[in-house]
Amino acid sequence: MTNGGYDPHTFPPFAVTADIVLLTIDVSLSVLLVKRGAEPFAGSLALPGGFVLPDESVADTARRELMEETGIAESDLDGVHLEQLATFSEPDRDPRMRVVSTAYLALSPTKPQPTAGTDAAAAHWVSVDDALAGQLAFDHAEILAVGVERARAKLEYTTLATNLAGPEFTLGELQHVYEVTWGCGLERANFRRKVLATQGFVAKTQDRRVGEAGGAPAVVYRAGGGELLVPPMMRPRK
Amino acid sequence: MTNGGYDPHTFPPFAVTADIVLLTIDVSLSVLLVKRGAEPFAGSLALPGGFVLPDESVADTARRELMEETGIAESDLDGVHLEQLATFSEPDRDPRMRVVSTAYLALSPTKPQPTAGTDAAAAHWVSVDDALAGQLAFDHAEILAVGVERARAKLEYTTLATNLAGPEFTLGELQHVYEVTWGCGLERANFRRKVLATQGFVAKTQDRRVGEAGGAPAVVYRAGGGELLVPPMMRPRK
DNA sequence: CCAATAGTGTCTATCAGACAGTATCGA
DNA sequence: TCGATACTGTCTGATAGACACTATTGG
Repeated sequence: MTNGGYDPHTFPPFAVTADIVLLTIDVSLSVLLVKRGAEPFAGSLALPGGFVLPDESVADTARRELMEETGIAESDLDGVHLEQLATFSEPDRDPRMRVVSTAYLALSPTKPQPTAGTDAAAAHWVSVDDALAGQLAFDHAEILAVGVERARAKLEYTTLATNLAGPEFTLGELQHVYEVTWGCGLERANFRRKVLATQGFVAKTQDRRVGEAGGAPAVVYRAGGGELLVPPMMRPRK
Repeated sequence: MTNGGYDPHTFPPFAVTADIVLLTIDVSLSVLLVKRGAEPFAGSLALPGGFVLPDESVADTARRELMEETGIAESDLDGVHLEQLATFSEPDRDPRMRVVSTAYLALSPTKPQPTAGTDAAAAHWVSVDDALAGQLAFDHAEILAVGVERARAKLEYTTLATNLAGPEFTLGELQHVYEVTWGCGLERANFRRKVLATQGFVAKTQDRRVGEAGGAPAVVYRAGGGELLVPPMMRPRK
């Protein structure tokens, strides 16, 4: 690189945006999408996102868009995991101009309902399978695929599932997070053994809870403070 | 996000760069750094990198800079692993103007000598420990730390070490890659068993080779084509 | 011979997969 | 009572850690 490039008038102009893959657990793994109003891709579904402002880091933008487009209150934001995914920069990814987008992965234990009267009015929850099968705007299908794979991988070697299960959860609910995210069933007894044997994964509370479909009351747990799972929770192969 | 932001004259202007963490194995884990000639941080060491050109993706820029600043020939580039690390975007990370940098991790089996007469003339190999202890320009110490941790983590669950060991290597050399990257010793017999038992990790060749310090001739291996290591190679904890 | 490296074999503790069996709830 | 879920226990095969042993080179 030659240093002449540093003259503010000679570097090529870029717009920088943050796009958000916000996932939550439902009957299936679901993602928040917004319906686009303007061309290009008017009427298509897209990931929520927006421009990085002059005094923001991209992470700041991601947090701001998460609030603006989902109606998540700032006070609820600490329950939402947010991490950088990857940056997408193909020159033709936006037909209008040069836009570089840094994607963020957000994991919410609840399914915040988009509030009317805000940007979030155009937001809808869609199952990840449907979203990937349909036609997302720009390269958002690729971004979503990267986000989903990141989430699946991170359940293996981190305690992140506790974020998706909510502040309080039973072991059955925690297992449900794994099964929905990975799309496969797990052996109950072995899952329990692994979770309880791993230091810092979950912490018992005094409460018990009865599920919707009856059954014996289950002990309620909280996140145990730990971050890593060593050795990892093995995802069934094949 | 409001769509008025798409007017090319209203979005804030950003410069986008690619910075490269090029690592190789020596007596210790080493990184390629360049001495800066211009302010700010004139005379300081920095990661090689440069601006993204109008018709390039950031990955294109990373490949180009890798050639320009290290003298790696385009034909040797396929032996070099290159992957995106993360994007750094704090508003004040460059005192002159707003610069967003996407960092890339590159792993080279050899230690290409910077060639005179090119940008690479200012390039030097520095041990990672020394680089992190010293004062790198901008936020490059943070970027380097992220790159090193990524490399260490990826040796656990991918076959990436074969890239750092070179096109052909003995099991002793492959173990050396792990030990230098992780900064700890490994049991020889267990390491061999793990590597040889993992499908697609390494492939035997007909050659044998005698090391510098004597000893019995060792079988020479090549990369085995596989990418993932399941279950992973466990890094000793504590 | 010695130092150094390559390669093999084995014992043991740990852990994941599989599955049986008991306990406790709502209907 | 039945269906459903919570929880416990146990057997087995796979694997990692630790370590002993032999083999082959250069000096």
